[in-house]
Amino acid sequence: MSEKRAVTMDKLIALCKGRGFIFAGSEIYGGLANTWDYGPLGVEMKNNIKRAWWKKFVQESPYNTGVDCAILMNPKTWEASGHIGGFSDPLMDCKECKARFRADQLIEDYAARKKKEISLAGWDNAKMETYIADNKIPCPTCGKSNFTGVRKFNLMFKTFQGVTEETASTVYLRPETAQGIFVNFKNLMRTQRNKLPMGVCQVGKSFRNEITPGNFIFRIREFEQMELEFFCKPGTDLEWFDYWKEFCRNWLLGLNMKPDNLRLRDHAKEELSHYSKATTDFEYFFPFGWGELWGIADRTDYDLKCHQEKSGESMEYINAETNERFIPYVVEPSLGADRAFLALLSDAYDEEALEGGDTRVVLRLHPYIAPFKAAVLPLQKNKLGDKATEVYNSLAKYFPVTYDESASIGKRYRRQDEIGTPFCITVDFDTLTDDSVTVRERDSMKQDRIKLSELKAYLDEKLFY
RNA sequence: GCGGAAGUGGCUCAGUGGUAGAGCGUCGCCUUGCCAAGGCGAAUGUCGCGGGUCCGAAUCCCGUCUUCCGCUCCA
Repeated sequence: MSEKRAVTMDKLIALCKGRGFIFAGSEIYGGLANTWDYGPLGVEMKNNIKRAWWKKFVQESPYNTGVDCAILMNPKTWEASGHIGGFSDPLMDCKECKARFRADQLIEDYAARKKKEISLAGWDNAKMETYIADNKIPCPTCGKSNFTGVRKFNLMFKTFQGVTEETASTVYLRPETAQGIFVNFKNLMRTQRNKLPMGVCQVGKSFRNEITPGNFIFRIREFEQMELEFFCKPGTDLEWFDYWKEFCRNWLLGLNMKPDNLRLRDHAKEELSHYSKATTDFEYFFPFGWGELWGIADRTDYDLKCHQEKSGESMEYINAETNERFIPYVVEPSLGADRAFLALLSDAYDEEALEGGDTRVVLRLHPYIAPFKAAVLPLQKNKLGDKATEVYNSLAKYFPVTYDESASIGKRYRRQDEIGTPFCITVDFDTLTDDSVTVRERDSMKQDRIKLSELKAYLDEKLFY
């Protein structure tokens, strides 16, 4: 990880824009900050990542099933989950030096320095403002004590349901996919025949009005999550916590992520979010530095309990054999699809020095997530185009394939290297007589002569995940 | 929101008062035929937007918009 990597954010963004992975949002109108559109290659790759996740977490898992819940939910959901109360930061700016702080943080730090016991639970803005003013809590940056009032910055996007913009019709775009699963807990238990442990997976968009977005698609306000809520018996939660930690790690390594670019970090008590008893972050070494990729949290029975209280519906699980009753604990590995995309793309980016001073840009993507699995290239356009089209058509039925007949063969190889296509299939004059093609492998640049009748099977084996 | 930088063809930029250029890329033809060869040709810009100064503005002035980089965010 300390070795110098060829990849930088600038290079990645340029590649993404230039080759059709990701475009800046609303570009013709001057853009809209921190919005990004996935292009033809990007959507393939992102879908592949989501599919790879679904395959391991749902399809191959004996415990897990999937759902796809609504983005708009009854606002009571967010009252119950604590997002309306707790998911906003009370911010204040220092009028002297313009630095910005969280009011609660200022007070807690101050209290800690003065060795005072203080609990901010239930404090409103006015109370915090008064406390800060009364105690002349200084600005950590400039030392003066001259702050603006507290402004609550709720991280949820608000919108209106129906045509009238009345308070009664206010709804929120979900800030996490998890709640869709919690509110369906009873439905899920019933239809999945009441067995614990049980995991429920969901892939979908979430929205957070982040104060400081940035770093390309690392922190965006509209993002896609891949979450698992794993329900288990209280007391077994830590075992499962470890189980999923290992499972997640293996998933990433299975997609060829370099182990050195990945590290685990346990949260200290103070930084735990309002719902969590324990959290471990998977951090990836992005081109801009270490950043969170995957958060695994022990949410305990917090969510189900809150929904039980708010809705009046029992969230208890009843073990039919033993008649035991309890509210399950939840272990939640939550992964950002866009972050996974960025991590895997960064990880795959490579520049290879060739003889003659040339460099070859190669995306060493795992074949499963590569946008195209193969490129069909006729060595000569006029006489081999038809045969190559045949080959293309025969493969396109099974997986995404691309076709390129312009410029020299070497140039076409490099185009494919740059977008991570694992295999190039060259149709040459011999193909017309021996029904074989040359298959060139991206990473090794090795070539195999393969019979057309065996081509699909040959590729399938290598594309397997 | 605050501070700083920048906006000229798809990309990187040149052009500092006389009416827009290069390289790369893209496309076509020829050539080549297994790792970015070469030749010929072509397309693409009301120079972010609005106003002002001037005979004349990409260039000077004012305004505005947008983007990028930094400031406790956690997928």
